[in-house]
Amino acid sequence: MTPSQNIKTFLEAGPEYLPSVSVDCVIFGFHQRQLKVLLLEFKHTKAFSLPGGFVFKGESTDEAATRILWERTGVKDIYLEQFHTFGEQNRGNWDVHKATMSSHGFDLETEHWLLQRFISIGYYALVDFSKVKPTPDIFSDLGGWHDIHQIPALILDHNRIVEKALTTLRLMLDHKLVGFNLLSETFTMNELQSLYETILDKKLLRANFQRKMLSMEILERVEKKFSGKAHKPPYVYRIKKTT
Amino acid sequence: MTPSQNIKTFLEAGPEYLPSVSVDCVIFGFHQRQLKVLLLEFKHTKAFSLPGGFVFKGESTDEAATRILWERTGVKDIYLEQFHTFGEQNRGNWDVHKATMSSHGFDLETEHWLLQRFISIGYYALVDFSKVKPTPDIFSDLGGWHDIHQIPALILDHNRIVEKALTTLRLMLDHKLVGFNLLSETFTMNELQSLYETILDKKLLRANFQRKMLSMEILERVEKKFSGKAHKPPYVYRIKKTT
DNA sequence: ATAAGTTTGTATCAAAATGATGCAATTGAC
DNA sequence: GTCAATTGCATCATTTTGATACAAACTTAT
Repeated sequence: MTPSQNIKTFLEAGPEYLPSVSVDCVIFGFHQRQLKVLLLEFKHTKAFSLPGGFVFKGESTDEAATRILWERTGVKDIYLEQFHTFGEQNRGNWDVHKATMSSHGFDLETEHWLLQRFISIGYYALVDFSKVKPTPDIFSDLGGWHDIHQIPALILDHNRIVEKALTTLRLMLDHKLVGFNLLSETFTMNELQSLYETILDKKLLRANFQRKMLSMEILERVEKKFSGKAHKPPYVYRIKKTT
Repeated sequence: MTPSQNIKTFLEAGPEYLPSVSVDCVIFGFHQRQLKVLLLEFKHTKAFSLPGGFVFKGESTDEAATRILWERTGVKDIYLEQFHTFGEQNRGNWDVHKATMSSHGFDLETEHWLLQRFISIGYYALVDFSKVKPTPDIFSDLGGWHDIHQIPALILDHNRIVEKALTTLRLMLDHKLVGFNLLSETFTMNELQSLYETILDKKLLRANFQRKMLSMEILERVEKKFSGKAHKPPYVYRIKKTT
């Protein structure tokens, strides 16, 4: 299908979606000691947005979020959690969508379903950076990772959504073992610590961090890693399977 | 207006609501050392439900929750917080609403807006038990408090919603000073402790609880209360105004 | 009036968790 | 081998939390 046909199909799918309800995903990744968020970019308007979508009448909102995540990243079986629903009356304007559609030759009337008021259910996802292939959607032309400290201006209230997702992630990190989802299957204590430091945005004492993590007895040593570096090689860990 | 006229007006208001979106409130109160939840009862079907409602196109979901809370309890300026959105595809059946409407002489066709799929945004409220006058709504005939340990079977997925609200409340209590909203303006340390014990469902050591609360430096002693009881009278406290 | 029975406010000590520092062990570069 | 770097862990100090004890303040019974 050509892009325009894709868009036509999408626009005609309006009636298959649950009205008024949308889903936006804040997809976190961790790479080179930076916490990243996956954003989509609209070529024509140079605007950025969170990957999002609508809920089919025949699926739950959780299923919709999972689907959208899969469409955008190509991964399934991912840590995904709802964190807040954004229901302001005026969450921002839809000019960007209008312009994007227009650039493809579709001029939407004001009453078009796509331009109505939507509430947005926010989900955050924690993914293994290395496993993700960012994929643009119908609206956007580019998908890419952005350092959490350098998020550009986003459409609608998406900046606020990212903020709230980050706050929630920080809270979660304290009393749920959630961070591991951002690392690959095996990792060193150093990698785990720098993940925590990045998310919490503060330095931690190495010895004490190690003591705390090991005392939880959820880590399993895999092997010594011969890093090729000029120092003692670190142990490599993996999460214990809770069978 | 007669009840039937009320219902007619309500049914005709369908187009003024945001489609697919509803709000349900878990209203917590504290009385006689019990944590209570406000439930509505349907006379004809003897079913119970959470107080809930729909979102006007011209209001935010937060405003809708505040309004519903006010309609049901007669109180404003209340601690109210969104905790989860329930978006299962089939959250349960609407037989109770159908039967209720039918008993008032309104037989709804399957396509009626009231019988469509709704997602529900859950809010929990913490109210001063003594200030609330439970008020039934269009569907229900009775509003009343129920001990959290004796919640009857509720319509749709409302039992799950209550569960989730309680879980969230317990989490919140640990790292946000939220419990005070359930007490009257002044209270004794004993009352505060039994509130915590009830919500967390475990005994706390009196001396340590007192030490912890006082160390936060958010309580202000008001006066000695001459309780008339045969023992040393307790201090009465109030939350410090953070001016 | 005094003694008895309660509950409150707080002190005190023990135990556990956390913060801070030091040091031996292991590796590659030279 | 020596050096620099980093890891793993021990050890000590400090803080927080858990548990117990006891004097103070009040009413009721005698």
